[in-house]
Amino acid sequence: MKTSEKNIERLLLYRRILISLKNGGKTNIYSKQLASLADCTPEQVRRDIMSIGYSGSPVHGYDLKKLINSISEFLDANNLQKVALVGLGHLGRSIIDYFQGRRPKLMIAAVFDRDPDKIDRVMHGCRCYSTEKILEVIPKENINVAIIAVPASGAQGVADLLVQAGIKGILNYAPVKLTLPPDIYVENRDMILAVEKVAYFARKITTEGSCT
Amino acid sequence: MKTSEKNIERLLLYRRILISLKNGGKTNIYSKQLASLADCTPEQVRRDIMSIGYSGSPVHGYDLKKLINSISEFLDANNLQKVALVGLGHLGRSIIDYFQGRRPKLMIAAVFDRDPDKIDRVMHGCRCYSTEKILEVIPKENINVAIIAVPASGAQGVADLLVQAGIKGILNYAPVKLTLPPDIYVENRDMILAVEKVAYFARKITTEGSCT
DNA sequence: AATATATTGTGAATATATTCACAGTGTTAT
DNA sequence: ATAACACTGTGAATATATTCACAATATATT
Ligand SMILES: NC(=O)c1ccc[n+]([C@@H]2O[C@H](COP(=O)([O-])OP(=O)(O)OC[C@H]3O[C@@H](n4cnc5c(N)ncnc54)[C@H](O)[C@@H]3O)[C@@H](O)[C@H]2O)c1
Ligand SMILES: NC(=O)c1ccc[n+]([C@@H]2O[C@H](COP(=O)([O-])OP(=O)(O)OC[C@H]3O[C@@H](n4cnc5c(N)ncnc54)[C@H](O)[C@@H]3O)[C@@H](O)[C@H]2O)c1
Repeated sequence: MKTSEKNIERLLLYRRILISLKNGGKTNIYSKQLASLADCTPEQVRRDIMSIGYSGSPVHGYDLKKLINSISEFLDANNLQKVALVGLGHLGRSIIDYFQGRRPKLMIAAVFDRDPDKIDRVMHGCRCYSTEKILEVIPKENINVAIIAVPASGAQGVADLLVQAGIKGILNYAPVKLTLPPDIYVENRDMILAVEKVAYFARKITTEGSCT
Repeated sequence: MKTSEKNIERLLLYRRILISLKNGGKTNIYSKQLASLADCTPEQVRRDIMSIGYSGSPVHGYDLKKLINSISEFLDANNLQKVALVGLGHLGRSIIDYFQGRRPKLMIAAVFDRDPDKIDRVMHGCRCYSTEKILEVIPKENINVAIIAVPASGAQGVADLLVQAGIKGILNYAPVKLTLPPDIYVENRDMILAVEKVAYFARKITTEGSCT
């Protein structure tokens, strides 16, 4: 089966839910239960799990530990995958605080900012470099993913540099549409658009009734 | 036509692109150009625009000003729509900084935190209340949208309170799946899942070639 | 005035995603 | 043993989203 973007998103969510259930002492789960926790249908859960080649038992459902392992095998890199963060403002700091150490196979390995006050500071074990070092550090550290957390005005320039340095995936928090080569994967996390979207649906619910 | 979540997302993006083009002095645009800026197809652009009841001319394409107005009429509230923010940490502060004043019809009207040091402080014209005031302030101010920017451990409790206070749409930045009544619209912006997703596709590109 | 051109708007075709429906399976209760 | 049960895995049906393909339109050109 071809795994689409949505499949991947759901698998990532399942894994998070499953890990937390496992930590709570649970050992197995049924598609129906997982579906209810992940806000989707049992059929979707079963198909998604099928798509990664794992299968459960009609009697015990899915073994939590094995399923988590299968999902991880499918989604994660074999070795540690390194991530760069650009922009060490409020958002950047929050990202480091909450991301670092949470996922065993992912690590923020370098931080960049252009503010001289921030350069050479060390946070959560990673040093902040000048953005001028992007072309040097990223290939050296073998980083292929980057998070952009600089103001909108600087984002395109930063993105161009990152691509030039060999980055293949970008998580962009700046509220601009980046223009990049088609072989770069970009995920936009535009806060303003997100609030607008929620506001739209909240309004529909308020004035009309139910919704998505 | 029925407007789906994706239609709304694209319309919001078009509007942002169109506003910035208009500020640059442009007066009209063709579906092809907008599609290329929004990373979609011209047919999608035309259908989306059709769906809100606007139409362009086969010769001049779409009039920027009129199109922006039509989209806004479709997407925005008639009056100011008020938003609450819960959690005034790094992320919360960044959200206020970058959101407030950006959209004419949306405004963060109240901020809540449980840290006594933050309560009663005023930022960008909005006062920080104790979370205990949620049930009082939200109905009084007629707020129907909320942004959650507290740590994962507190998010579900905060969400329950918000729903009780009458909130209909939640933008959740905490990395937990919230369990809420089905008539509440929830948009999750989980940073960890987002990085994992980008890392997955970046890896696919790196090892295989092209991608989504 | 006729022709060529570029674009919109949209029905129809296609592709993708989701849901339905049920056979196959091991377990438990009788 | 056998029947009843609750679940998985999955082909088929359905629903949704996207793309194709082209008539209709207004202008520019000759
Ligand atoms: N999508 C979201 O969820 C979300 C939430 C909050 C903020 N944001 C966005 O994230 C961005 C950063 O927000 P913030 O609150 O951290 O801002 P901030 O002003 O606190 O920090 C920005 C940082 O980027 C650095 N910087 C600026 N230009 C740079 C450049 N060209 N190269 C390298 N570094 C540069 C600055 O020195 C500063 O350290 C903004 O665009 C904001 O809109 C997004
Ligand atoms: N999705 C994203 O893009 C993204 C990015 C960064 C951080 N985050 C998440 O956002 C959350 C906040 O991050 P941060 O860096 O601002 O954290 P922070 O520790 O700087 O701030 C958290 C704030 O919430 C307040 N708080 C804690 N519990 C509360 C409660 N029960 N009720 C009300 N207020 C409470 C604290 O007093 C503090 O002011 C975390 O869950 C983090 O994982 C998400």
